Amino acid sequence: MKTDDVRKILKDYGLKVTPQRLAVYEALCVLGHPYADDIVTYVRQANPSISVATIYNTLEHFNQKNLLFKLETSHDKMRYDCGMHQHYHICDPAKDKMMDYDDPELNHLLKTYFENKKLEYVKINDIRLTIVGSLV
Amino acid sequence: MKTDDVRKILKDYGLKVTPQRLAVYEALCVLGHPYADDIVTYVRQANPSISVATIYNTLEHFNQKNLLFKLETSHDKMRYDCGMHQHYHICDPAKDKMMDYDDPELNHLLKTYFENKKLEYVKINDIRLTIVGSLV
DNA sequence: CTGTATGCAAACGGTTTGCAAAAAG
DNA sequence: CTTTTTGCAAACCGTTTGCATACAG
Repeated sequence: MKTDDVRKILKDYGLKVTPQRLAVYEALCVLGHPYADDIVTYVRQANPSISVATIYNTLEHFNQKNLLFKLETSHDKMRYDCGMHQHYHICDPAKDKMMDYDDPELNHLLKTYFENKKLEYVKINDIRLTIVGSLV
Repeated sequence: MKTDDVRKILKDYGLKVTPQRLAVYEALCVLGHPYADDIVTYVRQANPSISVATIYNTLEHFNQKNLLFKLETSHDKMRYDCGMHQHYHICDPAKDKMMDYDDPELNHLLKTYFENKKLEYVKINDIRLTIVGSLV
């Protein structure tokens, strides 16, 4: 992904463009579902002076503008995910690995299932599904 | 739930019975999907001297013996859930509420869906699904 | 120019740990 | 008796905050 493309994305989401933000966004794309400190490590290869605070700050901004999701994990560190289309996750707790799981058929299945179900006490915004298991 | 029942449950799961563990277990049943500090508060009504360390300790033991789940949240506090049958969750981030969602039909649907899917790169242990939305 | 973003270091808050004393089996 | 559990306080560690400086637009 070219820098100018990222520039455009940030602008489109109403964010000022800074070298730090470009770097964080690139890190998100390259790393997949990184923890904050993975991002710190990655970003500091190119820009050693970038501060932890700025990175959290940036992630928070991205999150608020819906440029990324925060992903819960079973321990107390967040993962950050910049793939914004509807998708699911596969996670392997033993390996501490997380990957995307795209499945349009499942999207459709769940959507229609819950439409028919007509749960009256909740207005559904999102269906999150995670396959927990062991990666080969 | 009577104390003797809880006693038996703890024993069945290979845990020594202590007043603290009885109290934590009761708190889990009463409170639903509490945060650790909800449990602390609840448990200290009856036993003010119980320590935070013991509670985390106990929860960790329960978790390791599969007497409860840790539930991820979108911020950095864990919820604890002692309902061990297959079930899902509905959560309302705005209200910071979480509730169980039982749906045997969905169990079956997902089970057969993924059996037919035959994902070759992962051995599935569990399917977690959370409905995110607004409770009425 | 103006307002937002950055970097630093210190604070925060939930969770964990080390250790001596107490209790379970 | 032996081994596990408890309580305390301090440590831990990911994340947040306050503030002065730097930068984007």
